[in-house]
Amino acid sequence: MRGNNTLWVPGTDHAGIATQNVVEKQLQLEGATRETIGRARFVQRVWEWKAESGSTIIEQLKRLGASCDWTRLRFTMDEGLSRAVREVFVRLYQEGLIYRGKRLINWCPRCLTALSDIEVQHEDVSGKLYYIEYPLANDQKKRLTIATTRPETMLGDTAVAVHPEDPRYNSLIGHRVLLPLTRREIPIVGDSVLVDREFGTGAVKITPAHDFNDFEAGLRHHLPRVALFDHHARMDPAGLQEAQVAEDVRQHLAGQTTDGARAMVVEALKKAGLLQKIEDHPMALGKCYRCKTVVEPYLSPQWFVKIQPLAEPAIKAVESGQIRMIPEQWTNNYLGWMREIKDWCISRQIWWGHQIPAWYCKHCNESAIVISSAKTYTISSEAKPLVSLQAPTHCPDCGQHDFIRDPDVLDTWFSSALWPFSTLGWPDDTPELKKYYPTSTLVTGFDILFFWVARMIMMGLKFMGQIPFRDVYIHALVRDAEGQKMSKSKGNVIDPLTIMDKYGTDALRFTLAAMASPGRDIKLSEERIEGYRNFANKLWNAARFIQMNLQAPHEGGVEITPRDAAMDAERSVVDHWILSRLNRCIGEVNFFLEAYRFDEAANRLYHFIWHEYCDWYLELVKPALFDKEGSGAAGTRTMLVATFDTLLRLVHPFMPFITEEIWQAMPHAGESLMIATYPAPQAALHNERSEQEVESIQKVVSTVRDIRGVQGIPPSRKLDAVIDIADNEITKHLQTHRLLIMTLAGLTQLTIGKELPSPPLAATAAMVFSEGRIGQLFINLTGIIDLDKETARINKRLHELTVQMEQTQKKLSNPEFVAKVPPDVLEKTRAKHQEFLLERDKLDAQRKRLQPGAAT
RNA sequence: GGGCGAUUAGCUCAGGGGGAGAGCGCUUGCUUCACACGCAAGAGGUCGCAGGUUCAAGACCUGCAUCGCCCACCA
Repeated sequence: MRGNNTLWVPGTDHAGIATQNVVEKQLQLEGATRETIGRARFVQRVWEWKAESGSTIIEQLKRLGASCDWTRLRFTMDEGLSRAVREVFVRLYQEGLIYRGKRLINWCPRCLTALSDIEVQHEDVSGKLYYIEYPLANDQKKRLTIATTRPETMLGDTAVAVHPEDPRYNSLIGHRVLLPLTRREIPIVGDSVLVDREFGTGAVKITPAHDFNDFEAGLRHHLPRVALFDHHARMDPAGLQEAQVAEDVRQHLAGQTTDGARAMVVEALKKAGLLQKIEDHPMALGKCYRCKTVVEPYLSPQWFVKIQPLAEPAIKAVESGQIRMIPEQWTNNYLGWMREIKDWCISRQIWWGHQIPAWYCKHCNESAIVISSAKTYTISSEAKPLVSLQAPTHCPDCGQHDFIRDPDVLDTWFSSALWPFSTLGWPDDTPELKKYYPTSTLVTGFDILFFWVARMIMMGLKFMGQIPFRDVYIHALVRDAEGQKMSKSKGNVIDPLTIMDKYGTDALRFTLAAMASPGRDIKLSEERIEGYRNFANKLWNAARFIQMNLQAPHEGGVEITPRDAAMDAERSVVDHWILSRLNRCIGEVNFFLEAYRFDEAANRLYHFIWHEYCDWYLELVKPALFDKEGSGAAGTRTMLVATFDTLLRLVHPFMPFITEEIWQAMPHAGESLMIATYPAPQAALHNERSEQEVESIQKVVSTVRDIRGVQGIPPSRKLDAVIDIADNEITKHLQTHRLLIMTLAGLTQLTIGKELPSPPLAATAAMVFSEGRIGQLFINLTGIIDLDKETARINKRLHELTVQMEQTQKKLSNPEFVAKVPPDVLEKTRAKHQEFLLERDKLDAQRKRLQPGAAT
């Protein structure tokens, strides 16, 4: 599990994500700032983690070719991945696709870092909407009322916007208003993008330094940006001065938090008679995912990737079908997001990650570098960076040697984006790169479709010149049994380790596969897992049964080959039947796996193994197996081992542990099931005739069991039966397998023939064999029969038949149906109707015989 | 506000034009020699509502209701 609820498939992770997640998770950096986290604590947590998981972060990183310098609280991966990251950064910078600029970003004033979209969690709150009156500059009695949820930012307004087609206001465009509490006049502009005429008063303040939309609007109208808050989100005296805030207000505001400032501004506006009203206004507030502090849009120098030139080829790759999203519905999400993509802020002010390969000459940038303490410094947007793979030796401008490195690190998704090729040795032209790029399938969760998948596509196309993968399989999200999103704060996370302890890893894995219907989330319920635990047990017991019936520990072959004449003669009907059925199952499972329908594949396997292989095959095989004198035992044992071996291979991807365990204990060829060939269907194994033949056996056995069940006859009570059927072929089948049927159905006597028994025996049933052939079964229940129960059973079936016949009759008597329906459907409907008729007649006749006095 | 999905048996869910399905749960009967984490039989559903297309709709179309998710935003 990763994040809140995404199932993380092992093997798709990479160093960048592992680093961030492991470190963040283990350190529980709840609100900790760079300054407060000590090395001791860090190292301690690393070792705690080792105790839990058996390997350390260091070991993991070393495996990935990294080296760590713990003393600096910042690790760099000098080989491998880090080299690729620097290479990409430098190339993009040289092409002008990476730039450093002062722009508005989401900022956590507690962690003191830029946050990506995924790191901002929105929370519904009950906010207020404040209506503030701005006096017109040329006539202060006239006022323009705006509505805002953040009155404290009004001091940084640099314009007011109205809709250019709004007759209420558009004559005011070009006029100016006095910004209350300040000595500034600001213009009224017309902006159809920003302004929603229906909202509030239809007039809106523009604060480019504290709101994303306003920032954009500010660019459109060339407005100045007045920043009021510092990086702690406190009122900055310099900002207040720049905003020309009235002296008395300014003194109180300096150093205030946003909340404190809000109260003061509202109070001051009230006093000035400029606060019209306050309304309740539910809204969503962005919070830092780590420390839950309210996120502040903050104007600061950051690094950005100019994304448009990278996005266009990535859009085409998906539009043209070069890259396929599965399920397809995600394609639109991807395209929609990509078409409206915004420049990507890649700098972070945290202390782990890949440090940005940029340096500043201290001499040339003296005024731009602000040293605030021994360890922290900020570099303003005016500074001129030197971007290169290695630290520069001298400044190209002044020739001096004193540099300071950009303290920022890269967004973890920056290195993640390079994963498809950086892990294979890029920028070197390695054999691995040649062999594994592009790869076939990426398995991932939709919540990182944009953060990761889209960026891998962009970077792959940019630096490798071709797509990184062909298929993107987007798996389901796991929810709890109530359908709630799993979340650490809610405490409803189902810990996979607990589940695995209780039910087994295979059971959990199989459950997830079986429930992974495309486009739907998974509500994980323990009952379902328990069901598949039972399935694992079933598999185990089937193996036990086979093993204990082998004569030598390694008896039996494992290869199923298409029949040749010699083999054909040796194989029994049951052999041919199970091979045919198994082959069918293999075909279906393969088909569904190729279509990414893991749920269907898992369900087919479950049903086949439990309800055909175990319920029927293992039972059908017993008479031959236990008949030590008979000739069929050895062949049957061979078939058991061969078919079960194939089944284990089929199930192995769904239940790797138990299948490997069983496989090793059975006669087998090869080292491990993991590397054994996966079964493929073989057309020659298909055997329609034997499938029909065994179906006849099953039909008779089921019918006897049916009567037993309804009459409540225990299995220990043996019965006599007579089958009446006017079909030579089926009669022949049944004759051949007479003993088998008797065993399975618990009969002492079975007569097969066309002759009705005389006197008629009490319990009967009609049996419909394949292709509409019908027979009748009589069971001697003298002294056992409950006439009422038997009549009720027949009546129930008669009722079902009547309902079904009404339906077919209605269709067949509809001229339009007969005229328009496809011939095969018409034929099928007619045949079905005939079947119903026959069965009804047989049952009807029998019901009459059951009437008191009818039987002799 | 835009988009997506869901609504089918008591529960969890498959099924996407031609006789309503699975697992779990429930009822009944089984100390059947692989398995009671089992075997056999069974009960249980006008497939959210209303229209439409069709010879035929649980399935396709339109609208509505309820629930959920994603994106944007709520000045």
